[in-house]
Amino acid sequence: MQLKKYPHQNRMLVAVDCIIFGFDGNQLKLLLIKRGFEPRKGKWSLMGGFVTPEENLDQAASRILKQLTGLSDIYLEQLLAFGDPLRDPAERTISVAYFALIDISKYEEQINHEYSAEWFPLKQLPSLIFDHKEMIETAKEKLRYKAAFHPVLFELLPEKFTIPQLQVLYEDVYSKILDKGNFSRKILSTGLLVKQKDKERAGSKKGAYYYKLDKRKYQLKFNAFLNFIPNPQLQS
Amino acid sequence: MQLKKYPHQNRMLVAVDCIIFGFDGNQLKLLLIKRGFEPRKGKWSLMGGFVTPEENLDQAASRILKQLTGLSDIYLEQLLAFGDPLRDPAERTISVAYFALIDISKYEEQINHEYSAEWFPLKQLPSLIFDHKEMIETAKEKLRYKAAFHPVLFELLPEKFTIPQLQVLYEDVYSKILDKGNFSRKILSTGLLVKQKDKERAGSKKGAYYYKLDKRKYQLKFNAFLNFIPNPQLQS
DNA sequence: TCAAAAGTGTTGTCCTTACACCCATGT
DNA sequence: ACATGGGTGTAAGGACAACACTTTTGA
Repeated sequence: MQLKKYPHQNRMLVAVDCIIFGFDGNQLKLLLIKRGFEPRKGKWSLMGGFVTPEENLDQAASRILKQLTGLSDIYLEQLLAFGDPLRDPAERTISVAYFALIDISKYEEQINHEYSAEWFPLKQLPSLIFDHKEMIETAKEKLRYKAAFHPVLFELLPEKFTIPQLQVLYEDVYSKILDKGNFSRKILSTGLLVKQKDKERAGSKKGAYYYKLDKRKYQLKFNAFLNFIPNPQLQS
Repeated sequence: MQLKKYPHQNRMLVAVDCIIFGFDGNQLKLLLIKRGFEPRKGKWSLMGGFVTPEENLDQAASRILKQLTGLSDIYLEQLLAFGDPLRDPAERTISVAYFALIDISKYEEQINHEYSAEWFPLKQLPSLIFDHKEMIETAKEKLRYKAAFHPVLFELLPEKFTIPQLQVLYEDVYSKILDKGNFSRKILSTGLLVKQKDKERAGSKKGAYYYKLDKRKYQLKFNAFLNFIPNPQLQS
């Protein structure tokens, strides 16, 4: 037992919960698991776990993601700490929520699906334990906010993708039809994409060229303001 | 002692630290205090305290602000949770950082200055305990980010203010000279301000009209995108 | 040859910047 | 009267939304 230098203070559990977004080519989805322990065992839940004494919060989030999906090197960003005294009915627990963006096809490649996880369309989520619904709402807002100015959504796509595929993603995130001409010009004008020699053939007769991210420029411009969405009317 | 439902997990201290911004008419400042207890007693520190069993995180931040400044109804927003295992050398402590914007003149009105707090210009901060310097850097970035699109900076001004005063504030926040004509038009075009009958006389011979915030429109448009800064080049 | 989706061209509108200019007033 | 900062006018340039048009190719 560690020596307590602040003897009159209360100690609490600290957890991390991950809101994991994926995109299947048509719509945004969330990865949820059936909770493996009491309370609320068997109910749907975000992926989460307690922070251990040796790790910081980012490390806890990566570890949990790795344990439950098999994936590492995932886009992860701290969302918000949730600390209602009664959020976990069993015991006072602070949860630091993270949101993660993953390439859904990489996840499918993993054989490691022992954790009865399942993808749910964002618009058809099951009921969830604790305040996980609220966390998801906050994450959706933050994703919309961030993606309106920064090229985060590429994290959801495979290495090679077409501009029409990207457009479908943006249209789903913002529930808004975009003009294909203007969209394509805007995306290309960022200089972030490198055109490939080959085309994708399934989606149309003409076929659409594949593109890859220019990794260097992506790093460089990640925090610049790129204005992907015309007149964004976001919640917060 | 509460019954422990998750018997094998570690409990930690959870604190809240507040980054309190103020504006004295010329420059942005931060309110810091001399820490009142060990470890690091007597060193400069952000205002902080431990989260109690009954309160949530927002409530903890408000309570601490009230205790140490005497002020309530302050703009407060959660910034980020900091959780390095060694950030407090005495014992593992997660700290949830908040940033606060206050009208510095309201603070000066308070007689309640028993806590040896002091305003420091942002560019001349003393050395600080733990990871407080990092918290402040993160808060500065977030303030710049937020204020480029949302009218938060009004929280730093008194009820009545002039447009040139507001411009000095924006110029200090972004370390950037703005065109007075364009600035004034842009601010007025938001419809957020109500012109007063009287003028401020100290700053110039002509005098500048006072304005007040239209509270209703301010609430309404707080989350809209208003583009206060031309070509924002922000860090993140 | 036709349909369907990819991709390019074009135009008018609005926004913004830069900067010149006018205004009010204390000294 | 003149210097000083407040405030308005304006013209050039750029960005962008809307939408017409061309291209490619499978059926």
